[in-house]
Amino acid sequence: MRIASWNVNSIRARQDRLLRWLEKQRPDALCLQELKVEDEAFPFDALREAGYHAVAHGQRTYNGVAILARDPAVDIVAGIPGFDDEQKRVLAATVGNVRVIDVYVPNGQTVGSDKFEYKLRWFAALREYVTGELARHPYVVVLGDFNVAPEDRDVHDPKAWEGSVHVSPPERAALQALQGVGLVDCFRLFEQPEKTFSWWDYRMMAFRRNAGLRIDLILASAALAQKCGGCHIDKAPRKLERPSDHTPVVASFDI
DNA sequence: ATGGCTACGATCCGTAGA
Repeated sequence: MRIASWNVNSIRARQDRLLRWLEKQRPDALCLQELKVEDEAFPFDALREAGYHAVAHGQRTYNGVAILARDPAVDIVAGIPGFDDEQKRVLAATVGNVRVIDVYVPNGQTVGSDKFEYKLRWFAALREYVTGELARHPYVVVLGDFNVAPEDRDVHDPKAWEGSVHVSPPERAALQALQGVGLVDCFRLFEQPEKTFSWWDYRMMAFRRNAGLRIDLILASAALAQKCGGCHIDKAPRKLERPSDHTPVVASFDI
């Protein structure tokens, strides 16, 4: 089973790119973030024609997440149960025998801002939620745009980024705490090329300079991580016209 | 130089992303 994540930065702006990528890669499941569209305008029909059932949890202008799967996903839960949040950032569903939790972690804007505090509160709520899900399901994957680069090797210029949002100690501690409940970063189970990133700023020719961050992650429960046969970042879509600033991450599991 | 792109919803600029 192959499971992927992609922050598409508007599904309306990226619909053709998305359909082409699905046609070429044919993952069993794909988690999307930053749909920026209400569910009424989500392209369910076009995706169905492409062979994917979709579950969406969308919102106008900002946020929005969806899970696409070749076989219909079941037991759908939107948001973090018990955590009051107007922003649509989390969607869970079971695909085959895997509990899939699609997340779009808050950006945080600047260290110490209200949005930063919200990001940390949000991480704590996600950790509680995931703890419960791990107790219920042996195969759990938490994947999406985490808006945190786990280590300095996930940052093109750690000196320039030191202390900034996405790399600051409190954010990395929050991500560590989440992983501490029993999640493994699939990407780091394997040898990877140096300076592999998943996001590049649109400005300053950042992609051409490979001035990026690895902030899109696929985190698997211990039992699922044992079945992971590979994980890679697919840079191809970032090279095309009018790309998302993020590019897909794909993991394969021998299940 | 805190800029630089991109998408969106509201216009012809402001907000947000990362």
